[in-house]
Amino acid sequence: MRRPTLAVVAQAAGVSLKTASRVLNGEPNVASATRERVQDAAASLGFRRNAVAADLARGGLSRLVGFITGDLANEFYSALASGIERELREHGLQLLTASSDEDPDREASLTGELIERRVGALIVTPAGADQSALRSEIAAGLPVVVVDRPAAGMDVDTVVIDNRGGTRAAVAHLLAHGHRRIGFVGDEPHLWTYQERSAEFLAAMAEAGVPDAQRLVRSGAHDAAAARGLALELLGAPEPPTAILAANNRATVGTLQALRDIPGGADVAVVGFDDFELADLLGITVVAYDAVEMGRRAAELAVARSADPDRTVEQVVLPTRVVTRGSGERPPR
Amino acid sequence: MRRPTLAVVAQAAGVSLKTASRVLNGEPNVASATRERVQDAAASLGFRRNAVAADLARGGLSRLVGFITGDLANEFYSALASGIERELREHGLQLLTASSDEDPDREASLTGELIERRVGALIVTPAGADQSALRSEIAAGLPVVVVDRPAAGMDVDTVVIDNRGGTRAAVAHLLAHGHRRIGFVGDEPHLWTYQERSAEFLAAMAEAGVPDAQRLVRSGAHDAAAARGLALELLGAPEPPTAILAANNRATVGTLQALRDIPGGADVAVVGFDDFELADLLGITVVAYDAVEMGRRAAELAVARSADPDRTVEQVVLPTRVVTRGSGERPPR
DNA sequence: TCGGCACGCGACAGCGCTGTCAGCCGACGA
DNA sequence: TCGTCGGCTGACAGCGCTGTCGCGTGCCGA
Repeated sequence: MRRPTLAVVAQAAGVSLKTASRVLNGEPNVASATRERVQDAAASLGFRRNAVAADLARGGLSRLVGFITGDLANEFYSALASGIERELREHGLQLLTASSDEDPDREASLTGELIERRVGALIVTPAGADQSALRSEIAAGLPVVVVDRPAAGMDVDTVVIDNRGGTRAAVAHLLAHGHRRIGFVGDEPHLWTYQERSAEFLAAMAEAGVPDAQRLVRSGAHDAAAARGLALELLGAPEPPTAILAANNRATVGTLQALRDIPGGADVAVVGFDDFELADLLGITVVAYDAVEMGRRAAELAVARSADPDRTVEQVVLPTRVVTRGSGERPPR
Repeated sequence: MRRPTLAVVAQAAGVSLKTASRVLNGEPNVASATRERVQDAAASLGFRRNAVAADLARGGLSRLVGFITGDLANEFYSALASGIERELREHGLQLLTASSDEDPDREASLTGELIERRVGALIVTPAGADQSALRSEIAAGLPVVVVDRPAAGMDVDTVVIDNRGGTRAAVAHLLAHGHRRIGFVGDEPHLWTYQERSAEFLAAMAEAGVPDAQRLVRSGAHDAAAARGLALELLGAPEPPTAILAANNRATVGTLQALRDIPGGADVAVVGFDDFELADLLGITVVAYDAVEMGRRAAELAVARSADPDRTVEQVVLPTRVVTRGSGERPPR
């Protein structure tokens, strides 16, 4: 069945197309009798306005905001998405999501597709180092916000967390509990968050006078299984770490699996970066922050820039905090 | 900056608008020299086709598929979403998500918005009992698929899991390990999944000859905190259960929190409905199924129905299986 | 009484694209 | 030589809606 168009509604109500349009858009200067006739006609015909055509006629941009995420199934990204969606809803906007699987090529092609769909703004967690595709879109006037990681060498609205501060706090926490040999299980080296966290880890260790902390750093923990392997590697070495800083939620899970599987694993202290739902139940001390809020802020920036393309670029840094739950307070042995 | 239109590209390439359109759509019957000129012009102007206008010109539906979910931040829904997205991508379609927060009113208004956006199909996890809004859309020819719960009294493509079979298996598992007093911590009573699972729980208990199992059933565990309260209630009663069947992932978490907090809690057997990432680490026996696959199948059905509106309605039931990890094998004491 | 003004309404021209149809040209078989 | 056919191209109408502009009516104050 074909959907009735505005023209049909107008005819049924005996008014011009334009008047019907006015009524359906709640514009003023329509007699209330007319208004009612049109509304009745629309209701009885089951009319639905065509937002696509309306956006086109209004001259371009849709009321859609695109969000390109690394992996929707990851707790962190879905928290982001829900924060974004909630904020957009306040402004009558809708979320169009797409997963890049952390693949820069896919990210670029998705960017293209969303732009062709004429999204009003774009929120991205940049996977690749090269954001040149984005750059030209920004130049073309598209409001873009990057979340979780900055876009290399680009002057763009950004929302990140205080990775260095969080890392430093985590290391300080473990040092305060007497640890010196602290292992670091990190994500893919090309990710900015990994770089920040590992660099600060090394800096903090150096300041604490721990020699050769580099040998305690492992990278590549993109999923729990990989993280488990890395943790096992660290723990199997001579002079194994007495504590581990797991640099993201996947790494934490993998590290815990490794500790479960080796003798004495329960004695190793653990601090995880990223809070997760069951950390409480598992008694895991973590560096926490508010991912939903992060999404909300990003959406807020996107909306603000749409409204005023010339506003100054904002760089939001969200705080982190150490949440102690037991695993990070175990003494070295 | 304004984006160049096809007309501008055509002019720059010295061809008609239509020829430029042909080139950009990869249609045949264009001389390769012409094709090249157009492509060069498009590239140098930074042209992006306007998918909105294209969809409109083609007569209506967009290449967007809407997904109305209960709560994006819930692991289960994001698994669904990622399955849907993956499948849609294969068909060159995009996902438009929206959260209803399990609120029937919001669900209805979101449905409306997505339809106005002229989505090509709609995938819904119905929150309310009343799906009449959907009904009229289906009548209007919109392909609709419901996931996780059937739409009451509607003949529509559906993907659900074998709730009854899973529940029965869980109960059988606990009975086999010697339990008789098995508690049931369930979701909101108005949810279909709750009704299925609790009904089958009672049936299985009755068949096993357990008297008055109704007293062991609690509902309202929409989040972990509520679930915790319900579990505490069950465990505080005279003749408390020696095992608990937690009817969804939130309920499982809450139950585990409750067990952690009471003396002897570690002796109570637990089986959870819904697998979750850390169930392995926590050693929780669960009734598992493939949520990503569920999403994939739903998307598949949506695509199939778009292609052929007259195909017979399909009701997919996905299997569940009990994954034993320790918590469900503890004997009663 | 009359100018002015606010209100209610409709005609019309697009928004950026695609489908249809018709025209032109060179090539090829008869 | 002519008819025909296939490859290539463009003119034009229209998808469903909104912005602009202009017209007629009734009411106000002067």
